[in-house]
Amino acid sequence: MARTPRNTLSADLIVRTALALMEAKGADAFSLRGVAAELGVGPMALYTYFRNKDELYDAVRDHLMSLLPDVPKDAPWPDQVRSVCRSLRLLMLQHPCLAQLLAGRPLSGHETARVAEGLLGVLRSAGFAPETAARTHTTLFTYVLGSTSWEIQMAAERRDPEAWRRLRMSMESLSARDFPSVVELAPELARTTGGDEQFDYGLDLLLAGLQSKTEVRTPS
Amino acid sequence: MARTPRNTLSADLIVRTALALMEAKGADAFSLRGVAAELGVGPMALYTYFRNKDELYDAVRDHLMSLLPDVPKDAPWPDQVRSVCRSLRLLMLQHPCLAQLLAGRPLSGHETARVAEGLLGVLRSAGFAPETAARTHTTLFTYVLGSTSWEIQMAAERRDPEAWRRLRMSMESLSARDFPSVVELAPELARTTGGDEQFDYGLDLLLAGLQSKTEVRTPS
DNA sequence: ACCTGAACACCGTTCAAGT
DNA sequence: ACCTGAACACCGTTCAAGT
Repeated sequence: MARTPRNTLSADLIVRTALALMEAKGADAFSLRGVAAELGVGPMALYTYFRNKDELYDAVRDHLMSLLPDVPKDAPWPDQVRSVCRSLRLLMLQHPCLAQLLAGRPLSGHETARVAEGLLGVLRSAGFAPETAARTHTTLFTYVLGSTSWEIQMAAERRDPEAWRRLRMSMESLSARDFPSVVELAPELARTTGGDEQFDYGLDLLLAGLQSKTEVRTPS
Repeated sequence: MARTPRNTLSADLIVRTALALMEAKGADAFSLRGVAAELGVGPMALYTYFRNKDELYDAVRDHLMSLLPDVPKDAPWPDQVRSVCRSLRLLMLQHPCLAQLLAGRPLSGHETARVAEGLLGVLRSAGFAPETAARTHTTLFTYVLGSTSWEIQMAAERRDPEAWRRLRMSMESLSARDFPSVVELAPELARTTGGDEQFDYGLDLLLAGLQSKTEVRTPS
């Protein structure tokens, strides 16, 4: 067996390989041993660059977050907020594993702070007080996280025929007596499991609430 | 070795044991073998009641959702909506594993449909059109899911001294040049990582947005 | 039907060792 | 420093078997 030459590995190469595996087989299927095998090295080779699996997770998340575009300048603040939220959602849809990476572990790493920086900057420029800006940022961020994670989960379910069949069966077995509204609105509900429209609906509710707040304080 | 007598197990007993283990050691640490060991049986004994680990997950989730209280009658609809959302959040806080159970796998099981039924019933009674009711329900549900999951995650981080130290270090190492708003608003941001106030702030934004929507259509 | 035990193909991680 | 190989203590699940 030819010994692997030195310095064939690097933190960046490992992160990119891990990301490729996660996108191919899902964040759950991903394993250190799988990444090592893909790179043609022993499992322990990775421990030179990452102390454990969680550190690799963090590095992958940080790498993905670096792909986020900057906040557009010279636009009304509600449009800027919409842009940041949509960018994050788009990135999560393009890299479904990001949802699990963000949900499973906390914010750490500089790239993750860029979302906060973008949103907070916009909100401060719009004249919101520090406390309001912070609360609004967290509200928006958790809304994007929750709604997009849900959308990704439902999309994954739809692709798995067995799981999809069980979900349909479960819905159809609900009695109209115990669940009148769910049964009556089943077609409408099915249309809300994802898509730009559903996302923008909730985002617009939040922005409308925010604007009604500002109008009270500074009546035109 | 005394052979385990028959019918010592039941689906309900297994679910309760699994739930106890998840709450004690976290949803990740939970394993089929661990549940079996706790019950004093071999790992294969569980397969009589559940086809695989995911089915047990679903059963635990459904069991937890059955603990949700009913929607209060005879209250203004915004209060009813608030009540449903707060009940779900409270249940998630009392049973942190529920966040992962809801995020990791889809809605299935009758008990899970109760949230939807409660919210949809309230919204329909308030006079919302079918499509609006469905979209609003999903928006509210995903907001509760996202914000409470985030809150739970941050609370777990705070309990782990090592992780908490790294998070503080990561925040403090942010340069005021690249992340001016994050650095400036750090104390305010820290206060938004959870708590009733933060949750109600976002919920009120959504409700305010919703009411501004209805006022346009039916001006008083 | 209900539970057992051995076995398979995996994990993350530690430890001691090579270069 | 960078990578290896063996080993430990786990997984979920299949299969054949007992009662």
